[in-house]
Amino acid sequence: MKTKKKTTIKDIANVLGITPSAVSKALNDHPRISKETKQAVKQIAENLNYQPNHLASALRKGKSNLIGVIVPRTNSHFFSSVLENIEKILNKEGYKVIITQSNESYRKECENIDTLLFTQVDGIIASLANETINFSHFEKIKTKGIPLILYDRGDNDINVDYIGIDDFQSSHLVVDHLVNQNCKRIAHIGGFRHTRIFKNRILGFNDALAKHNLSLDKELILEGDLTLKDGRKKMKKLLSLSNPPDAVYAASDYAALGALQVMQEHNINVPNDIALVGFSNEPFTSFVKPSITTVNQNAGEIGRIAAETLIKRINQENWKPTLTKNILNSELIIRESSKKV
Amino acid sequence: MKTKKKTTIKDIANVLGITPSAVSKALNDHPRISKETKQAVKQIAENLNYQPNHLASALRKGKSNLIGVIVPRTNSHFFSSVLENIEKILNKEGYKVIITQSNESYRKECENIDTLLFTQVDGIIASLANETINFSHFEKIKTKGIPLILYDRGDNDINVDYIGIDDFQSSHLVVDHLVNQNCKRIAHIGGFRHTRIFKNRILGFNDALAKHNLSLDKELILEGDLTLKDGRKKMKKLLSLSNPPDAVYAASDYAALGALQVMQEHNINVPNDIALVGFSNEPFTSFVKPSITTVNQNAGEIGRIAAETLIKRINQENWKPTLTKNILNSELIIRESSKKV
DNA sequence: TATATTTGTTCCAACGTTTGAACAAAAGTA
DNA sequence: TACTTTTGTTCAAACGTTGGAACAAATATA
Repeated sequence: MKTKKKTTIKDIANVLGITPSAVSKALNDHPRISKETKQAVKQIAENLNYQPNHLASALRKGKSNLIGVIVPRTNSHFFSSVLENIEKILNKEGYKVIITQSNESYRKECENIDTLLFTQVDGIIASLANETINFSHFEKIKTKGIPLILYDRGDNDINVDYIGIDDFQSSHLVVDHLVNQNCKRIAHIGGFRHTRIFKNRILGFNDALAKHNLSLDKELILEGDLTLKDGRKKMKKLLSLSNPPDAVYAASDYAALGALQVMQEHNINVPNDIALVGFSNEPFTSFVKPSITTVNQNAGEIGRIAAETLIKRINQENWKPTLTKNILNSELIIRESSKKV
Repeated sequence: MKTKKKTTIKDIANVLGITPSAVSKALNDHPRISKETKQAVKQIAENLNYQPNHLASALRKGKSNLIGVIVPRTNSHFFSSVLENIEKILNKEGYKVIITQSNESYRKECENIDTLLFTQVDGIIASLANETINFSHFEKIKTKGIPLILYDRGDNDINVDYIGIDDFQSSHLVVDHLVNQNCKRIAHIGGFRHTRIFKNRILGFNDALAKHNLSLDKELILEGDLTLKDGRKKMKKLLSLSNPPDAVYAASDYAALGALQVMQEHNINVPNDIALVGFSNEPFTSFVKPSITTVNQNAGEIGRIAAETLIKRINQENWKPTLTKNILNSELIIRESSKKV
């Protein structure tokens, strides 16, 4: 039975009759080590299948070259795309990315932070779980001096860099389009107001209505968790009103889908009777019938900027985290569900 | 400006006037340390916001308590569910889980392995990328003596524990059901044969046809990458046949959806003209019209067993990896797309 | 009272790597 | 020849934690 003993720098040193520190320097291309030694060391390292012990070097250097990402759910197209771009940029800079998911749970989010701090990551990029309304767990990261970047779901109170789209403005895009389609009574199936992005979508919605001189009817604005089920429930409520809406703007594609199902069950023509708009550009919005108009959040850019900002902060000596917002434009993707004929 | 210096075991020792090793033992509930000391140490640790340096303890103990998971794509409901269960079990056992995704790319998969080995994980749970047909990168894990478990997408040649469903048998479930619905000419939109699971679905399909005395028509079996686009392409091909099928069994839900779109564009009644079955029970299969019959893979069980097997292997001294398959039953979820009226 | 046992702690080396200081030898300069 | 500089290496300490050996004090047993 072969031994499982991993080869270390010391083994290489022994083979060549030099010291471990010479080997270390050779492997790290130290200028003072001769070409011959470097070559020999690399050769032996190769032969012995040497893999540096990251734990040891990270301990010594006080830097792990690991970046942690906290994602609410990985089964969302938006978050996977952000992730993909974060990885692309960070890998290029020599960082490895480890992902943890909160599953929208506050408790899980706290654990995620512990895992990442425990792993001694050099930086963290996170998006808040839906459940999260208290932010003290993020303070742990900040007091440790580890750079923290928030994306999509952030909060001013955390006072760090934030990258996301302009939710307020996005609601304007949606309302402008619906008004353009001759809709006069627009309802909003929104998220909980305690989440900053959903609050902004609601505020933007109200503002846009005012801009178009449409009256603001309280019973047309509903808050929920924006799941498919929630979308169904809210749509039923809207249909039961004495004066139902002629358009529905849902703050998530899943909620929009739920609403669509209910309308179809009631033989309501979408978009001619009621127009529908969702949010996030989940892939299914393009392949349901009718296809759903939605807001695209530019996931690629968000990921790229989050990663680049993090690298900047890591290299910035004595950076004191402050609220720095980086707001990107979103884009309305117009599909069948809102194009009246 | 406050200093960023992290508190160590030494700081606690200094405060209390005892040695670092006493502190270490107190924190680890060593039986020889007095109750008073333990309490005092924990109190000070709390006050100083002490977080153990995982790097140091992992280095010393030769165990990181970290488990790496490689997932082909996180934006699939099946993989997210597996992941969720892996995390649940492993967290309970005191392990932290870090996720890396291969995005179905062979190159990325190699990098993922490097990242995980670099992080000194105690074990790896992986599912192969679609692209992967050569497995030498997994040997690195094995020669290091790190336990490796494969799930869903595995290969006999890697010779480790494998957990997945019985793909051969699943095809029988599908065909039995379709035959039961009076289908006589069943087509299969399959995955590439080099991937074990897709090969087995094809073999099972053939075997089931034979069982029902249905002739095996080569032009009704197609191989592809099973994306929505691929499903569309393959369906068009099937419709162009002189004798088109009366049922389509797609080895992925996305391909099934593509096929459904094409059929609807051709005004074909699903299921009465052509019945349709997918694979994986992606959420959208339940909410498209008609809803799609599909095979549920029991993601929860797969995750649970993968995690439990890994823990077993980690604790097994001198375990020599061998091919050990754990095959679970799948379940056919019958929906509108295959229920003839 | 003498001896054995238990209890609570300190001591020290180790995990594998890195890094600045130290040093000897070789090469360059006066 | 004497001195400085350069080159290539070794030395030693450090990163933070752990755990066995050693040890002294307290307690139990004869």
